[in-house]
Amino acid sequence: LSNAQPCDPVTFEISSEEVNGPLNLEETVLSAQTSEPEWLREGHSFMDIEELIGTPIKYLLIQSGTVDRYKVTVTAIGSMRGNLVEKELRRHLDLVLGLKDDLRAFYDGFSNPDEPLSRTLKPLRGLRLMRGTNLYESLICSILSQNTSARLWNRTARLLMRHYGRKVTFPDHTVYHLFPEPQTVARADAAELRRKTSMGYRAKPVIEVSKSIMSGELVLEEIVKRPYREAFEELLELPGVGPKVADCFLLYGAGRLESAPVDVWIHRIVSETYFRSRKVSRLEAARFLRERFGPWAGYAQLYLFDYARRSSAWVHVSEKTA
DNA sequence: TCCCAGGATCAAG
DNA sequence: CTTGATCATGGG
Repeated sequence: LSNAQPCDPVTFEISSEEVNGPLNLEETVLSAQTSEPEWLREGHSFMDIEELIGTPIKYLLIQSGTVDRYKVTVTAIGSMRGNLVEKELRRHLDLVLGLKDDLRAFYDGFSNPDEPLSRTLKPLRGLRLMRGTNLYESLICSILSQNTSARLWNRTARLLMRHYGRKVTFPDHTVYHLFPEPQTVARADAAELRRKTSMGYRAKPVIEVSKSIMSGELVLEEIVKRPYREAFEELLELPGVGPKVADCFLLYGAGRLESAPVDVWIHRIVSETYFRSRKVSRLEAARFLRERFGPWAGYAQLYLFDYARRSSAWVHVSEKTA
């Protein structure tokens, strides 16, 4: 029918009519709230690599229009038939960008002015919660994120990929590294792993978790099938996994929207905003978010966190709503 | 030099 | 069931 080769770039569009509500791609990607390494910028687009049915695909996204009427142009390259790439990539993007999430229901549910969260809804309209697609990768990255900055754990994750992940070369001759397999990390030398990735004391739990996955003792796919509380408790048994990392994995890695990771920022925001600056424990803050926002706890956390960090206006807001 | 960053862990109180 | 010290590492 055509002379198109499997290696030729494939381009298609996702329009707002196919998505469940508004989308702000830039805000979503730059929120950096993920359990997998943040997407890279390439020109005005965002770029990521993903293995789709076993084949590495490199894709670029750019949004045009408004957060309500828009189209997202997707360009993909990799060794896969064009129509198959499109089909797989659409499915993939639906998941990782949360395009099925009913944002309008979320907004309607918490737009009451008495609800402090309501103030974040308009400025962050279209912000969606990104999901990972690889449970192992999500767990390792969540462990890496403990007691460090988002920027640093992303750097560490990229180094882990570069030194331990499979190297892939795309038809456009660009070279990237995938996230490593559990076997590779399990066999790594701890000292060398630390030296090459700067992951510090996190190397030990990273290797231990990788080993128990390799041995079959730990099956993440089974854990995420359980009810929230059960899955949470089981994750706490893993080395390097505490309440925050467990929630991070469940929310961003497994897409469990009822979980709400409480880091230093959310801890601060929840205490100031919902407890009149009374210092509450982290567990108390997490429980509060789950009880108040129910199935939208993860989204509430996302909006509070992003608004506070990126607008740097939260002090003002919390004073007005205190 | 000290403090902090998407905390976890262990020993004490 | 809470609190405090310790754990690597790089940035401010």
